[in-house]
Amino acid sequence: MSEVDEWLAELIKMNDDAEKMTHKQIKIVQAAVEVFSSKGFAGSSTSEIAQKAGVAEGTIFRHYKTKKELLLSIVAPIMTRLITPFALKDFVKVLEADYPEVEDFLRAVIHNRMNFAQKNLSVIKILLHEIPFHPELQQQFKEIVAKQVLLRATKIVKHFQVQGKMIELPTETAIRFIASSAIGLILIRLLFLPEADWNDEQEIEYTIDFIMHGLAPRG
Amino acid sequence: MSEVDEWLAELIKMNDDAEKMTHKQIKIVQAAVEVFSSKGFAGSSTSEIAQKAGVAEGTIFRHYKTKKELLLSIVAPIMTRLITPFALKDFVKVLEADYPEVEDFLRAVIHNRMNFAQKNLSVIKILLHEIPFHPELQQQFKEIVAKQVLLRATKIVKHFQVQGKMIELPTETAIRFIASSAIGLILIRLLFLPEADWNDEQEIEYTIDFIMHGLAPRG
Amino acid sequence: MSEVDEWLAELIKMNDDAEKMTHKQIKIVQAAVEVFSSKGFAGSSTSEIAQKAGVAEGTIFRHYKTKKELLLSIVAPIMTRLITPFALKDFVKVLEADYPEVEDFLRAVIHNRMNFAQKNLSVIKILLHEIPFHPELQQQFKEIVAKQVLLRATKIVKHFQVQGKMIELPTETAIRFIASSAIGLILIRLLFLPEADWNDEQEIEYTIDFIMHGLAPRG
Amino acid sequence: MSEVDEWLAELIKMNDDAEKMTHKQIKIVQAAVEVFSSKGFAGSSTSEIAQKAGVAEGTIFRHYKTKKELLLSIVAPIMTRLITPFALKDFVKVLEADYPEVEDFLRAVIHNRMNFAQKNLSVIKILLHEIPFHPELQQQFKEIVAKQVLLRATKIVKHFQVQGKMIELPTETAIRFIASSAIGLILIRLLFLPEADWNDEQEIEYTIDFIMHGLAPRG
DNA sequence: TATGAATGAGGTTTCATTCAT
DNA sequence: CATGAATGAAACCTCATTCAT
Repeated sequence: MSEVDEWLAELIKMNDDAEKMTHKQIKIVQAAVEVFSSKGFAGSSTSEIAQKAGVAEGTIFRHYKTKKELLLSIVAPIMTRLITPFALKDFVKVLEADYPEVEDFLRAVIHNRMNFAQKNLSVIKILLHEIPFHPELQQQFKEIVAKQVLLRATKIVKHFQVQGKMIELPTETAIRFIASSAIGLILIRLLFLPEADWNDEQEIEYTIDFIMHGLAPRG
Repeated sequence: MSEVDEWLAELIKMNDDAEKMTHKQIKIVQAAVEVFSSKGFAGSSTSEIAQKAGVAEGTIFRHYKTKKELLLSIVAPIMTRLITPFALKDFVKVLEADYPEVEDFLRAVIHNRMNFAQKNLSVIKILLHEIPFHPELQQQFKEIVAKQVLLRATKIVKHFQVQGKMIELPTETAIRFIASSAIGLILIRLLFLPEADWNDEQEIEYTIDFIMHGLAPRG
Repeated sequence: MSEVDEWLAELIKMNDDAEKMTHKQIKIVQAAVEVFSSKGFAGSSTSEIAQKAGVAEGTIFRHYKTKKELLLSIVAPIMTRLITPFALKDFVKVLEADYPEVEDFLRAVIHNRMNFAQKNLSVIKILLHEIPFHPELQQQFKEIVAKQVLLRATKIVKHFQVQGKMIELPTETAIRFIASSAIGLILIRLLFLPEADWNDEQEIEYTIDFIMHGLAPRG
Repeated sequence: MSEVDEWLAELIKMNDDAEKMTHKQIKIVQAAVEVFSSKGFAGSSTSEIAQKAGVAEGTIFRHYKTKKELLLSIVAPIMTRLITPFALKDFVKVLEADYPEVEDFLRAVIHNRMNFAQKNLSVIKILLHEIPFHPELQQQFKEIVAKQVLLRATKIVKHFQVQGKMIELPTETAIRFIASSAIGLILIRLLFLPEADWNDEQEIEYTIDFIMHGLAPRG
């Protein structure tokens, strides 16, 4: 598969700081992602995961107290990285006029997130499905979105509005338009029609153009 | 709950044509929707459904051979109605110039679908969650979208493009923009932030305006 | 099927004396025999019987208090007729020298029982399978065999032994030989190899000949 | 019980080659045979088996995927041993004139099979009852009987016929007589009248004598 | 650390039987 | 007499989790 297990490398690195992940543990996590993402968490059995990982069922529970802990150990870390860092550096750049134009900023963000989604597709699928059923995840999600994303996005939108480069809409509405268009592109591209042959660059440019005109100051 | 069980009335009417649904059967379907939509299909137990329906567990299986058949009996009918009829009458009206302007058409569609989604929220939730795990549903979904939606939407988009009222984008791309914006609105409004106090009319107008300018012929 | 439902005619006649069997009741009994004989009593469900009989499930229980009563109502009557009457008239004939030779008697009995078995095959199958699990049936079986069959058979065997036409073996042993040979023929013919093309007359003669020489007074 | 669990020893030995049977697994098989043979397969419940085995019900399904697999694991192996080996060594001996007389051969076979049946009584009961309901078993049975038994028996019968020691009957018919007489003895002795006090040696001799005279060349 | 047999609670499904219509 | 919806006990089976090795 072309999907690079970026999330796995990340996971290993993180745990590495604490205690090394054993070879078997890595196999378990890989198998779990495979099974969870194709059958859903509730529809998966630890025995199938164990089998696919080439590991005894007991071994799973040596590393994770419960099946749910296994899920969270996979899904929680990705959440931060899914939403947050879309602008760790970029964010600053915008305000510091490294991105003088809205579209340069959009281009950077969309490229970055599309890339990220591609590399973490199966874990993201799991996340999307499980969020509604796990209050912990919802909680975490809301906090991150609120504190990290909305806060920053608001600043950026207002920044451009003040410069007269964006229409004077309620900020949340403007963010909604940008997000729908960008996320819409990514979901259709990666989830719904991954088979179609896409000209990614082209579609991204169209999307940016659509957003730009949609949000251009009326005149 | 403020959600009106439109889907239930519809279900009863449909089955009525064949054989009357018993009172208990209706209770079962209601309970199933409640439980499925809050715990997911795989996470729900027939015993909980039975209990909530005030029915013996065996009764469920008199009416539905399997738990999955119960799911499909609920979810399959809504799918057609979710996607298809967004333009049964409207569609004709557009081409017959009852909607002389794009925005009139958009307004009608968005209102209609928002309304529909509101009245069928829990069943739609179930549908969204289960589609990835049930090939039958995927199949049905794809067929309906391809044959009913894309076909019609394409005609409409081209219709407006020919009239010079819409930018010359690839049709799929144009449809993607409209769909993302409209569906984005509906999902955020009903699923993600149902608590917030919304001025629906206002947001719909913003959204139409956004789409209109995003797709306006470039001058 | 070539199997004539002799047992059914008999059943109807018997019940007729008491209360008429309704049309539906007859269908139930027919269906029950079909299902019981192909899946065994415990492996059959009243719902399958009802369906095959074209009758509501409740109807079965209107006529038979329990599933087991349905079984017994079918199987008990046949038992008497399976074992007993092999010599009601013939028996007398033997002793009254209507059958001057052993072999004439054997020929009559084997023909008669083979015929009977053929006409009641499926009910006999049921009987054979269920006897071990139903003490009532065992009881009935033992009584009939002891009182009707052994008693008479003993008399006949001794009759021929006294005449010097049969070897002086313990009577039970002699009866065992006759029974094994005759029953062996019938079972193989009807149960194990019903497909093979048999020359029944020929095989019966062989069998009689085998018994006759096996039991001939040693000289 | 006086019945020695020869079949169990055999089962354990067989499975041992692959993977050791656990203590609990042995208890399960023992309990299953007990329950199956007294209530029939369909009439037995896994919960009763578990209870009698002193094991959790789930444990049964760790070792056998289904109740039926448990049945087959018990019954299939005995079938081969029930029918086949009645003449593995004896067969050769006959043709090599170690058994110069028919009766010596018969004596050996009957003794051997009676012994075998006695040691495997309950499993044989199960086998007899379940064969009609399980096509796999029928299939296996027919193959073994056809390839192993009939083939050899035919050779032996012809061998003696050529020597002028046996009447010129169709081979199948001759085999049928021998089989009915021998199997008749064994079934009555062990299944129908196990309580009676038998002089086994005596009855076997009678039986051999009966067969010998029944099949003696007519003269 | 890793195993996999064992558990028992709970899941889905079947089924004989009852009862209102 | 006949129906078939409803029942609830019990059937078969699954599964997360524990624990002795």
